Amino acid sequence: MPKNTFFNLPKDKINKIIEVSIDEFAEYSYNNASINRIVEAADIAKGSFYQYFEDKKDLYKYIIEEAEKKKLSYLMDVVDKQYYSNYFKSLKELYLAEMKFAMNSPKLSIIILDLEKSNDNSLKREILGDTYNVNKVYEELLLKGIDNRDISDDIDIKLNTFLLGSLNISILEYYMYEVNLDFEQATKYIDNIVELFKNGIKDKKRLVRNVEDRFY
Amino acid sequence: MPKNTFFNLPKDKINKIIEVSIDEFAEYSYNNASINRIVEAADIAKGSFYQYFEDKKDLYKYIIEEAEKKKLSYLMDVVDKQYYSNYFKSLKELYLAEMKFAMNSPKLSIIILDLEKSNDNSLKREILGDTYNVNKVYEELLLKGIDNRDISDDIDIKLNTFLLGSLNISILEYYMYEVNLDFEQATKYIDNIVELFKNGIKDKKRLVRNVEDRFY
Amino acid sequence: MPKNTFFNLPKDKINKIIEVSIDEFAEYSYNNASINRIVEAADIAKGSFYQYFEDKKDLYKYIIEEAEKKKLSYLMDVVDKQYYSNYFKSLKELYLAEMKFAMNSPKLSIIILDLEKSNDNSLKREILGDTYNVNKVYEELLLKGIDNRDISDDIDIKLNTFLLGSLNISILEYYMYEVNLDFEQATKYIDNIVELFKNGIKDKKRLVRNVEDRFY
Amino acid sequence: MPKNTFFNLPKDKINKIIEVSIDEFAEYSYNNASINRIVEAADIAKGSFYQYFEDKKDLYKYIIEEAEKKKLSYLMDVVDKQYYSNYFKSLKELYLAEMKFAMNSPKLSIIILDLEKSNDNSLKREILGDTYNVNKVYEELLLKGIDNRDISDDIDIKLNTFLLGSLNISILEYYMYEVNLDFEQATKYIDNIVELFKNGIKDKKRLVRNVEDRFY
DNA sequence: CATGAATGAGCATTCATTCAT
DNA sequence: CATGAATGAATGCTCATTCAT
Repeated sequence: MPKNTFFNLPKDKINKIIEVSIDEFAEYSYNNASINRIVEAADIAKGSFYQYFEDKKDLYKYIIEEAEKKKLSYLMDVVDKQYYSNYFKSLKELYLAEMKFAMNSPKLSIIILDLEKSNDNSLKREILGDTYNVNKVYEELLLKGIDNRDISDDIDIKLNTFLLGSLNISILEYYMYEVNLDFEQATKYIDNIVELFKNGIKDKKRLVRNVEDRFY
Repeated sequence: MPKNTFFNLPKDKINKIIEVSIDEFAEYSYNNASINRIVEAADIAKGSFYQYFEDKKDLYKYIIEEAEKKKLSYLMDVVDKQYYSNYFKSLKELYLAEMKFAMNSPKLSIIILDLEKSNDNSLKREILGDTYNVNKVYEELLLKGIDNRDISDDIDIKLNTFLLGSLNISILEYYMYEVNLDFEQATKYIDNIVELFKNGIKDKKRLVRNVEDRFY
Repeated sequence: MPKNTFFNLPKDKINKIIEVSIDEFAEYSYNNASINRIVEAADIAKGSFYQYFEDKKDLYKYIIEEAEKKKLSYLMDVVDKQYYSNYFKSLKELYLAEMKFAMNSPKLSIIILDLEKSNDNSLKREILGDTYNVNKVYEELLLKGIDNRDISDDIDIKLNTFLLGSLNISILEYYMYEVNLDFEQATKYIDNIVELFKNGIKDKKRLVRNVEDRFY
Repeated sequence: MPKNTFFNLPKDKINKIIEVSIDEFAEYSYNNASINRIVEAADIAKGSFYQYFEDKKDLYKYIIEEAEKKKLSYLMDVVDKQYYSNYFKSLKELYLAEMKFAMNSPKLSIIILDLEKSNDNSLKREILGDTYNVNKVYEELLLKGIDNRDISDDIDIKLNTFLLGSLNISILEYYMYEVNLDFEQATKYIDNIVELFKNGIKDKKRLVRNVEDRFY
């Protein structure tokens, strides 16, 4: 947690520091982010930084937490406001919420993605251990889906939660880096993915053609 | 490309340099890999390094290319040797081939994954732009599957290629970091994923319960 | 000297500052003691510190002086209360008094030892120049011992005073760092040392063996 | 150990670095010595320093080892060349040898003293653990003295070894800091101390005056 | 073609002290 | 008189790259 000295700063200064830090962590990852660049861009003395924050990790943790809070608020809007009727409908809405978050706060989204993709597991555990894990939301939804018999009960829950999370990340990355989707395209996009999850991509119109196919 | 001086070296030396570099890039990522450590471990002079390679990136590129070649050889074994009978069967075999690669060359696998997950897009473009992209294999298979009517022809090809690649990465990561699968478990694992791709996870045993569900 | 603002503080605060400073100077030496840590532990504002004390050295001086006063009080107890009968008896009692001080106020003892062992002579002169020197006690005793003909009058007074002080320090260090003496053992210890001072370690039982020995 | 890069340097450069380092460690202690100052004074690049030495401690260790070697050579001259006839004679010569060392290499002498007086026991163990301990020489001599019946056999060996070492340090310090002795004075000085060790300072001319004195 | 010394900017972090409020 | 933000030089150490021999 940042020290009180940080929170006691004038709002302008607080915001500038946060903004600059977000820029830095979004452009570089945790390891390669530079306190030197941050203090220079934020126009504060090097010593001041360490009066606001314990160390680099302290700042990073704070940024991650704020980002996760914001992201979670997008998801909770969906979870809270909605009457659950069907797993796939909810899933679609969650994905859309995430995409909205990524559209509105692309840098925060990148920072979170960065950490999630990181190989530094001790860092991940230290940072993400604290925050309420977003993955929980997906797991809970999956369980509800099974309860409701929307989803086949012979699936591997752990595996599917992992896949949902992975796809989630993939979707966001696809969105953020590879194409410049507008919201409409993104929606279509998500429809496709949820449809994949629901029914697969097997051509159901055609008949089984040969014996071998029965096994696949 | 490494300079000729590199390729003219005795094979022992070449191999040692490659081996040491693989170790370094697998343990640290591109940014944090240290030429200092590499030359020390490879027991070559600092100056020699820069007579073999243009710079750090040159070496990295070379390692990545060799890794991709090796990985591709695993995939091409499947593609070439096999009589195509069914998309999902082939997909499963590709995934298995990748997993074999990861089992036999875990460090190369990690290095490739690392780059694929990287946010440094200019780096990615520079490095991966050159190599024959592994993703092509998946795209070609997908097209064959549609031709063969194994797969519904109304899917978004680009999107699904991307998803296949993403899941591919996820699977490998799950395999490499999160659990200690043996080959048998891995196979079951892949079965699950391909089944997901094929039929989705919707509970097909139950009847439609309410009107709304018809839309999802 | 601390400023008046310091002495006007409520006693609780004064004591806390002193206590915290003693902890700091005992754990780190003067150079490595940190005002940052002190103000944090003492729960006072950084600025306040500099309203109580001129600077770091001012605080240090104060702590040293208080420590020396306390140590001196242990010695003066011996000197005052006691009827002088014999040099070696008094010496032993002084050493014991010092050890009592070290037992009761180990941190103060360490701080004093630290300064005495320091190489920063300008610091030593600046700090110890002011205080009434504990060594004086030993010197006065030595003179009394010569007057009383307990001690041979052909010894070098300055040298022996210095040696007494050095041994004094050594004893305390041996006591504080190297072994965990209880008081009884410490007493035996001191007996040995005083005996050394009194009669030396020459084997008096044996006869002179050869001519050369006469000269040593 | 310094790296080969260091020993391969031209002698001039090696000597300058050593000289500068000795100056630094003699003026400041290990903790407060500054690599920045050293590289500046030695006129080498910061990066070069770390190509010569592993780190600050590596340099320090090297300096200490060289200093101990030199000091030991003074002592071994005495031990080797001399026919042992009497403990106190040998002791005197050892003290004189140390003083010669201190006169010829005052800075090295200070550096060694500094470490010996340090409270950082883990540092001491790490650094001094390697070198042949000079104290051994004193202990061996003491044992020889007892064997030879020069010294009373009822003394506490461990304690006396410690005292000999302490006095040794004290003498050197006295010599180095407090007065400017010439060699002649120093010799007299040592005579006094050895005499103290031999016979103590009790006035042997006078008769026991009272009962109490019998016990002291 | 091999060598390895030289370089200086860069890193995160700590420090004692000042000063406006 | 209390406060605590501001300061910038200092710390030990690592880095990729250059270049003279």
